[in-house]
Amino acid sequence: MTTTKRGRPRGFDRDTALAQATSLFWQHGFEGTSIADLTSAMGISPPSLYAAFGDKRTLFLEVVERYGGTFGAFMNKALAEESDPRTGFARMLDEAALAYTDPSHPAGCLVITAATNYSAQTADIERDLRERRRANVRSFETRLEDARSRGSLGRDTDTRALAVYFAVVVQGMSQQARDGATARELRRVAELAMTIWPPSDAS
Amino acid sequence: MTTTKRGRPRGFDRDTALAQATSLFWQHGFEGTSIADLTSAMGISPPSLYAAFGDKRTLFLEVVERYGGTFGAFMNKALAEESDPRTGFARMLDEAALAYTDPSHPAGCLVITAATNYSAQTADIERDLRERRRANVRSFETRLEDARSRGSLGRDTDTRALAVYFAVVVQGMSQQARDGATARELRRVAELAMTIWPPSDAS
DNA sequence: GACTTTCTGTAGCGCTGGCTACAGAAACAC
DNA sequence: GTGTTTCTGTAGCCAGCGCTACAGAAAGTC
Repeated sequence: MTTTKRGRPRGFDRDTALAQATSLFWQHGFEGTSIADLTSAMGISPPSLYAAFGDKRTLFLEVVERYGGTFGAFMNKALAEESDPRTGFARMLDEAALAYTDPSHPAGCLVITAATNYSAQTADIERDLRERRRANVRSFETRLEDARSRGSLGRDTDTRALAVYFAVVVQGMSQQARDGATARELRRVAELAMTIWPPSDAS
Repeated sequence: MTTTKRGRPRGFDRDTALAQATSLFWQHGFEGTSIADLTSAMGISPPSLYAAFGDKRTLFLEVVERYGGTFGAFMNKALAEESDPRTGFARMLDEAALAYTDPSHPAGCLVITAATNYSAQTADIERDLRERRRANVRSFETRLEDARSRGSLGRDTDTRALAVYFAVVVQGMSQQARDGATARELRRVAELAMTIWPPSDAS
């Protein structure tokens, strides 16, 4: 009882079209990318885009969601997979240095850069991305608090300040990558940034 | 022989209009700010704006120039005024924490945020700001090399990596300030960030 | 006063933005 | 085949963009 899909089939691959949209939004941001830019890159016409993805906002949100599951997944992965928190944060920064300068896609992080210049009409898009960044800082803090409770960080460690510090380093690395910093430079920065790690509470 | 100015005098103050333009571009970026936004905030009509400032690009460049001489001047000032380089960079980061969260103007740094989302038409604006940021990194590096040659930094110090690190911290602090980080949090981050300072070459 | 110069708002230019009405094309069901 | 469903491109809507032609207003010059 397999119900075959009716009607004329789609003439393009939805996933590759989504990937092309990701690339454009990543490079130029939400407002800097027009529907004409998108349809041109996808090789389709506006009605096909709207039928497949809804409007520009919905498409963008789907792009962000996809990004979080692929390119942006390395952060939480590094923190979750490493049992030692110091090793986890070190790995996260080092992988960020590589990811943000990977020549196979635009530089930096989409969530950080795609909606920094927002007009009144796109304030909601900006708010969405900012909320994602704030959630990231909170997940840093949670990981650090967990480390403190397990004794691998001193009992009086300012986990909030540490979490904001790591967010600062990650976001700054994204910016520097967009400004042309090399993978080599950013890996050195990642290494340097880790030397602030406080000594464990040995008392 | 004082030649008085002929014609109808300007009905608004050019400097305060420039300040209002600065505020808008600072908040929403170059593309996120329209001529209508500007004329509305200034309380004038388009022809007055164009007569006084040229086109939108020229106005923006004048805003950036003014910004560099006022809000953005604290960085080079801190590095130049402090004879000890460590004290200079520490002061720069601490003052950045305060400046970027000052409630009397938009959060973060205009040069860092005003043109991150650029379309093809505004690529030259983006290039201008990026060049300013790169010049900043170079001035960090120059200051660090100077410190090394004077012996206050070890002879094998990687001044390039240090310079990029400080740029990362400054740009990351700007982003975090825009995301809602407080002055208190960022000052702790500034303090934390300085603990990477390498020991001086005592050999 | 008449004349010149400069600033002023109204109104609107050309263009591009996001988005869609419409009719044709290509698949399935029967 | 006919009918139904879904995707397709053309062509164009309307709103907003940066920018300006124009005529009137307000100052100095003589």
